[in-house]
Amino acid sequence: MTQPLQPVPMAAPSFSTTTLTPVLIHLLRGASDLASVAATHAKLLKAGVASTLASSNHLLAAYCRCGAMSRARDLFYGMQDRDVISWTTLMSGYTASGRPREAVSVLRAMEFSGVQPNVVTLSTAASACARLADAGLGKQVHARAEVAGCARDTIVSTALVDMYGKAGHVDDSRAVFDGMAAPTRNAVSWGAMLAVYAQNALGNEAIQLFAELRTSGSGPAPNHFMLSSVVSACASVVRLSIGKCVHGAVLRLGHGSNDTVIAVALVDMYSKCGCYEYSRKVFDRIEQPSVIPYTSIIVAAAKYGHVRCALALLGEMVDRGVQPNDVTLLGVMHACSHSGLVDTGLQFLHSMQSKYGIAPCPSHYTCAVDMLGRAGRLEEAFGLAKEAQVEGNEALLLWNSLLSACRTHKRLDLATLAGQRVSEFKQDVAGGLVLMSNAYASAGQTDNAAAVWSSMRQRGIQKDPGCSWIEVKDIPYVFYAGVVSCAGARADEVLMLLDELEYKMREKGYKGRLGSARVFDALEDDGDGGKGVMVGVHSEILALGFGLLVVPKGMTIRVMKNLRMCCDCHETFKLISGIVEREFVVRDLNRFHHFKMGSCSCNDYW
DNA sequence: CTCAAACTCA
Repeated sequence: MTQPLQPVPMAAPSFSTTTLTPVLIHLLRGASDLASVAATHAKLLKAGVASTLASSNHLLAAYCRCGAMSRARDLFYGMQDRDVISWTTLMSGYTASGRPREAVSVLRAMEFSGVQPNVVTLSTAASACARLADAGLGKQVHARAEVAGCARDTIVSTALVDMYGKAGHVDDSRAVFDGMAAPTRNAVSWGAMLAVYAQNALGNEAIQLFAELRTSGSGPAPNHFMLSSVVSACASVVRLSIGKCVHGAVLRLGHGSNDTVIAVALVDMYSKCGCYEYSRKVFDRIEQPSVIPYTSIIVAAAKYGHVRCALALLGEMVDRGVQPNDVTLLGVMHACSHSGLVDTGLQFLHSMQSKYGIAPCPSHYTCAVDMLGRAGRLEEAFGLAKEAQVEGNEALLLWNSLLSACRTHKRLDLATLAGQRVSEFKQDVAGGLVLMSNAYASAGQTDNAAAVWSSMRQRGIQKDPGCSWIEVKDIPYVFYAGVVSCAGARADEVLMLLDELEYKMREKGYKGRLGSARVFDALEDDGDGGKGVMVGVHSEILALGFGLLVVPKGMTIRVMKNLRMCCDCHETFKLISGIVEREFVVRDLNRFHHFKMGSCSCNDYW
């Protein structure tokens, strides 16, 4: 056996007190690995030179850069003097290695030792609180910044904006942002504020703020951070027309190619807005897609029921040497689930560990249980649900989907069991109870169904009202079940059109009613409707009627809904698409339906 | 030539 070639050892630098710092910096500069930092450290000790505060700080920073926090800590506590840079370096090291709790302790110890924080200390501290999502601690840092007179500093303010946002205190973020003088706000500050809105599901506020920046004339040019936040804001509030405008801005500003982050945001935006084709076009322009672009397009394909496509994309990425992660596989499983490929989906669950080295998470089990449940394989679903170690919010989701499956497949025996598990959760009682009463109603036990319903009313439990919306020329119109007034002056026309359509549908054998109130229908739908006893026309039908009036012929009508579509409405949309010869896309709670010539892309499985 | 802020996938 031959020894591998050893690099020629470099001559050990000779240390002297006068040249110490330049030599040290030279050695530490490129050193991001612990071994070389430790070697330099050892040489220093061996040379026996007296370390200065600055040299120790350099060494400390080097240990922090390679994440060797215990070494950094030992060095720090062995130092004779510590200045604000020493303290801040240690804090920043802890924050960067994902230990914000320790960073905050360092801040406390620093205060105790009487060293005054500077702007760098305070921005680091704010960022530690951001990671902790702790607005209480963050507010203390904010107060210290005020006392130190640096709360208006650009970087400190920006870190505070981010911190409040991560803790969910959006108004405080905005207050800090507004407190900054206009010239102090740079591109990062704007980006941080936009991201706060985008991350807190306040897409419209993000869009509004971006518009303010664009119309103000002053202020920084939009960069890729701002643009990706605004695109994802458009996605979260499903504003296709504005999303397209921002896409235009992205292209004009030269971020169209070679910016994968924006491209991924666009893929996601188009898929959430009902335009899978556009998602695909944006994806196809990404060179050498990594796991994240692949995941986003697989998730998009899954939402539209394009299971073959999702599987092909998975194969393609593996062939190209791109490793799928847990989210990718969840996306693939969702695709199987939405198309009823239950056994393929289960294979992924059982082989992901051995084939891809990824351990199944609660979300994978939840998806599999949901998949089995909707296919009517309820015993298997229950078995898997009990076997999976799922807790908290995921467990609620899991048992809720089982409950819903029991109702669909009229398995009252199991429904009671699942209903019990759901009721163990304090939150979202309403959803579970609605499902429970629906299960009774499906099994023909209207008395029990009504009992659950009336107990809900007595206890004052309200559920989310079902609503649907449609965007026309930039403006979203929101419809609630039985309430046509959103159509404004055209409300009567909508009702007339629906009557006419109902007549034509009857000629094709439709037996139901579109418009008039139906008693106890609320027990059979997915929770649409207000009072529980009198339910009028469902919200998506109203949105469709309005869309047929105002969206130019030839254009796809896109309706968004906050709950799952019911079977009745699904049939209705299919029939109407054939009658009026137009295409509709409906975004459900968890997927898209593309109606065309009397049928739906989901093949009636969802 | 040591310490600081913003982004994408279910």
